[in-house]
Amino acid sequence: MDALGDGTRRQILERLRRGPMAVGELAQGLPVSRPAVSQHLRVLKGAGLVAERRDGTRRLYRVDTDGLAEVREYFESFWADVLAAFEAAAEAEAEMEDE
Amino acid sequence: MDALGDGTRRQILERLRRGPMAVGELAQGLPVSRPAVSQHLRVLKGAGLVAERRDGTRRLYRVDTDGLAEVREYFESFWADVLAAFEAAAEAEAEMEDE
DNA sequence: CCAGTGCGTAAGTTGCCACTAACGGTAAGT
DNA sequence: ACTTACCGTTAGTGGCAACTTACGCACTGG
Repeated sequence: MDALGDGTRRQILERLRRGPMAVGELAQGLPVSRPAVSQHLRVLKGAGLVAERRDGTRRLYRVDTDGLAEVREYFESFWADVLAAFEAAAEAEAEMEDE
Repeated sequence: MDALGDGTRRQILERLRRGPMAVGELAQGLPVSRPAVSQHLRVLKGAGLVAERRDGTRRLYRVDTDGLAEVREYFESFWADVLAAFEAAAEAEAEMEDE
C-alpha cells in the first residue's frame, strides 16, 4: 500500500494494466532511467503488486492478481464503513428536524 | 491519489473511517503533533478525500464520500483490466498445450 | 472585555527516497 | 570464445516532504 505513494510506480502499474511488459520496454516512455525502473519494480514486487517471469535475457513483469486483490478488499471494506457512517449521519440529521 | 502515499495520512483516514472527529481528538493517539495533523488534513482536503464542518471553535472532519468514490471507481476499472489480461493470458497458455 | 480553547499558518530543519552513473552478471547469437 | 542484448545492484547525491516550534486568528464563556 505504501508502494502506491510514488507517481512513477503508479505509471509503471498503469503500463502493466493491459498485460505483461519487459523492463526496457517499460522504461522506454517513462521519464526515468532503466535502473530506476528496476528499483521501482523491486519495491512493487516486495509489496506483492507485481510478479516477474524470465524470457531469455528479458524479464517480463505483470501485475500480481493476488496482491492487488488484497488492496481491493481493504478498499471495499473501507468504502463500506464510510458509506455506513455517512448514511447514519444523514439519518441522525433527519431526526433533528422532526423535533 | 498522491495523498494516500503517506502513512500518517492513511492513519488519519483510518480514524475517520467510522465517523467525524475533531482535530485535537484526531491528533491525540497519533505519533505526531497537532499542527502536523492540520497540514495532513489540508492535503487530504485538497485531494477531495476529507471535508470539514465548523462546530464552535472546533472543526469536525469527515471522509468525503464523493472523493473516495472517484478513487474507488478508478480502482475498479483498473482491477477489471488486470483481471481480463490475466484470464486472456491463461487462455493463451491453454491453447499452447493443444498444439 | 478578557481569559481560555481549538485550529490554521509560517518558518526552519532533518531525514529519507527517488534518481543517475558505473559496474557485474546471465543468456543468446555468430 | 567473443560479442551483444537485457537486466539487477551498488554507491553517491540532490531535492522534497514531513515534522516541530512559535505565532496569530476565530469563537465561547465568564
